[in-house]
Order: sequence, then structure tokens, then C-alpha cells
Amino acid sequence: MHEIRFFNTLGRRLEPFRPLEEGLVRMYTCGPTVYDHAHIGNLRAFVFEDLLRRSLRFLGYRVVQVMNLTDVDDKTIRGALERGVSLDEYTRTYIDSFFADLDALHVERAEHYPRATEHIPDMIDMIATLVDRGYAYQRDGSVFFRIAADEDYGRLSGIDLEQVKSSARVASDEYDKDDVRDFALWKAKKDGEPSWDSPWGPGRPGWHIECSAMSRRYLGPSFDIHCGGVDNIFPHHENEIAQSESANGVPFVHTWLHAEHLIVDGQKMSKSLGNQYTLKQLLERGLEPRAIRYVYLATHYRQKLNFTFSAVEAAAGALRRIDEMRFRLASAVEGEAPSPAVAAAIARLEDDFTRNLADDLNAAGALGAVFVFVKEINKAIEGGAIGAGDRKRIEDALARVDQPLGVLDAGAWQEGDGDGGGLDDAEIERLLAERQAARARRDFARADAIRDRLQGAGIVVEDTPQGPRWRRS
RNA sequence: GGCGACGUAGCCAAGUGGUCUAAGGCGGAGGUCUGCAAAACCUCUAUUCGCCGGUUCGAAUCCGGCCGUCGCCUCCA
Repeated sequence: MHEIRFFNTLGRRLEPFRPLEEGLVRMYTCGPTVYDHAHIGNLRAFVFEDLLRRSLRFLGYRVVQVMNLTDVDDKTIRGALERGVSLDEYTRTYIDSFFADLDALHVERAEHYPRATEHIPDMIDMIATLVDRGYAYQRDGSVFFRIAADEDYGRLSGIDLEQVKSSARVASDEYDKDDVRDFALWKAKKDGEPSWDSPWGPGRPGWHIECSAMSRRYLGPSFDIHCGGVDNIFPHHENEIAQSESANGVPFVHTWLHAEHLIVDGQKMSKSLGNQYTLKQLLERGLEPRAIRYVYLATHYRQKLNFTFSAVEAAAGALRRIDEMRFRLASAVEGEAPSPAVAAAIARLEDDFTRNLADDLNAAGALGAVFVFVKEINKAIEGGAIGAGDRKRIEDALARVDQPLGVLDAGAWQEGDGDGGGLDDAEIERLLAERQAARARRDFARADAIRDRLQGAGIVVEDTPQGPRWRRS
């Protein structure tokens, strides 16, 4: 078993990973604010978290993952008001859209998707504890966290609080706080906004408190991993640590993992550049979701991912190479005894693949091991070195490494209508036989006409020394 | 201004002290197969890791400087 190492943002170094409870990993992954459709940058973080949970399982752990849905904040409130609908109705559209995106990219479901609006009492409870303990104070119906009361504030981000103090943005803050750096735990109700009753009057929770409260509800006061995008390091995750440790009196999270941003054509995504794509927009352009998932996987999560259309094309080509190998394997003739070359290739794959994955989730390296394997198997097929039982052993090895990747099995990504343009298998076989007969009597016009017809129906025919083989494209 | 990241072949991207004259993919060039084609497969495709110094027996990998790109600095994954 390979030891898992992660780059912990807290401390900024690679370190061996050990869960608090043997064999079980509890992780909290910051989810979407459901005020708009997710863009491909948001989705990068979610695919990264999917890779993480799948990899942990592959490496032998049970996983409990929580992902919050932020359904009450400035943006959802504003959106609902503008559209003249309830908050719930407004966010439902984007929650549905979010899950549709996850499905399209084959992201596994987390164990829990708590919504902020369904956990207001948990948040009020935690805020009350913070007030009791002197970490928070009330002001005009709002409650603020007193940063000065938390000595080790800033140890995740390494932020210099003196700097924050003098920043212009903070100076323009709308609230009257003891210290400009203090942040809101509870915001007093404003006209027209949805609100909940609390000991401090009607209002709504601040952003950071939801993650502290909901993670405690589902994972307890201390757990193993917390993830998000790098932009969450400060202030969001810093504030979560402050709230949770001040309220619970125990260490909050051991390992913090942060996904780097995605850029498009070398530039930051922004509405004004018009490059803030949603998954739906890419799919409408004809990009395959499987290739998009591959693009996400092929760059290490701590590296900026430069998303380009040509990268998606390259990904599609890479996947085709794998599909093609399996296709050729399916019609390979097995020899007498199992092939030592195949056994060696499988052993090498499993070792290299696992080692890379355990090393801070190096999926790009793991993918490299898969392609080395593909090449070796191709050679074995070419050289007639596929032995008894090898086909299944190869397929099984691919299925194992695909458990964390979720991208190798073309069949799993097939859209419903792959029916070969109305031709069933028997009909295809009959046409192929007819074409073979035509070829045998050197009636190539007839043979090519049949091939064209099959091609038109989405059937690819490949001639080999052992006869033709076909597949639906 | 403060904090931080990155710069590897035409493109994408691993590797972070010796097995690196640098994995893998895309693209490109040859070849094999074929009636032709397509597809596929095989081989080749960076003596070099932004530039300059230094440390070391040894550096793409560590240190310093410079150049370039980018992110964060109160609610953006």
C-alpha cells in the first residue's frame, strides 16, 4: 500500500495523510452558491473533489463527504428580488442545474448536500456559543466575530492583519464594527429581505458561519479534510477556522486542500471577456463531457488549468486511443498460456498508477501510466502475445484504475441513441459478410458502397488480417 | 505596497538532488497493414528544463538575482 501524501495549505507542505479514525475519511467540500449556473471554473473544483473522494476510496478508505449549497447570501437574495420570486424558487433552478452538471461530468454524489436555509438553527446555536464565550458581539441586530479575541487568526492564509486593517475596501465597509477586520456572523434584516428569527432579532446568517455549523452537524467538531478553491483560503476558510475552533475548543480540520483556478486561453475568466463558459454552453458547441472531464484530470489540481478548445480536442484524441485499444483487444485471439508480458504490464500499471495517485493526487502522472500500459498492450496484441485469460485481466486492470478516474469506460458515457442509425447487430454483420464476399470476388465498387452505407449509419469498419471488425462511432 | 504561485518540445503536461542524454497525450514525419481508402498499430519527434550566477562529486530539481505570466489581500471555485 502506498502512503498517501497531500499538500496541506495549513503549513504549505507535503505531508503524510492519516485520518482521525482508522479507515474513514471525513471531508467537507465547499459547494456552490446557487445564484447562477456554474461555470467551468467552478466545475474544476468539484471534479477535483470528486477525484479526491474516488481516490481515497481506491486507496482503501471509506469516505463521508459533505458539500454545502449556499442558498442564502447577497447574490441569491438580490436575484430572487429582481426576479420577483421566493428565494427557494430562485435557487431551485440553479441547484437543479448544478446537479445536472455533476451528472454530465460523472461526478459521484457526496453523502450530504446540506442547504444553508435548512440549517439556520445550527448556525444560531453556534453564534450564541461564540457570543457567550466572548468571541462575538452584537451591534444593531447584527453579530460580529471579534478577530482580536482569536490569537492565531491568520495561520492558514498567512495574512498580515495590519495590512488588512489599512486596506481601502475594508474602510468602506457598511457596518459599524469594533474593528474593521471583524466579520459578520449574523446580519440584521433589511427591508424586503428574507429573514429568520434569532436571539438578536430577525436577520440572516453571514456566509462563513454556514460551513462551520453544517460541517459540525454532519462531521463533528474535528474532521480530516476541507477543500475549496484557492480563493477561499482567505477570508472564508480562515474565518471558518476562527469560528469553529473558538466555538468548539478543539482543532477544526487537519488537512486543507485547495484547487487552483482555471483560466481560459491564458486569461482569467470574466464576464466582460465572454469566456466564462458554462458546461451547457460547451456541450452545445459539441464538446464531449468525457473529454472535458479528462481535461480537468490531466492538469494537477494545484496548477492553474489553461482551458482551451484544442485541449479538449487533444483529450478526445487521447481517449480515442484508449477506446481503440479496448476495441482491438476485444477481437484479439487468446493464445495457450497467460502472457508474461501482459502480466508485467499490469503489475507495472497498478504500481505506477497507485503511486502517482497517492502522491498528492497526481492524476496527470497516473494517466501517463495508463498510456504506457496501452502501448504495451497494443504491442502484445500486434505481436499475438495475448494469452489465455489475458483479455479479462487487462479489462479488469483498466476498470480498477478507472474507479478514481471515471473517464476510461466509453460505454459508461454513451448517449442513449447509439443505435447505429437503425441498424441492429445482425444487420451489420450481414452487410459486412456481403462486403467480404464482394471483396473476395474483387467487386470493390460494391464493397465500398456497403462500407459507405455503414459509415453513414455511424459504423466504423476496420479491415485487419483477421478480417473486418466494426464499432459504432 | 503585502502574501503567494508559475515559466519543461509546435501545443498540453508529469517529473522537484543521481535510474532525467526529462513520463505521457495531441500534433507532425516516416513505416506496417490494405484492392484502395479510412482507421489502427509501430518508430522517430527537448543533450535540454525562462535568463544569469551560486551551492554540490552531481541540479530541470536547492539558494540568490533578473525577466515574464498570473492569483489573493472581506464575502469569486
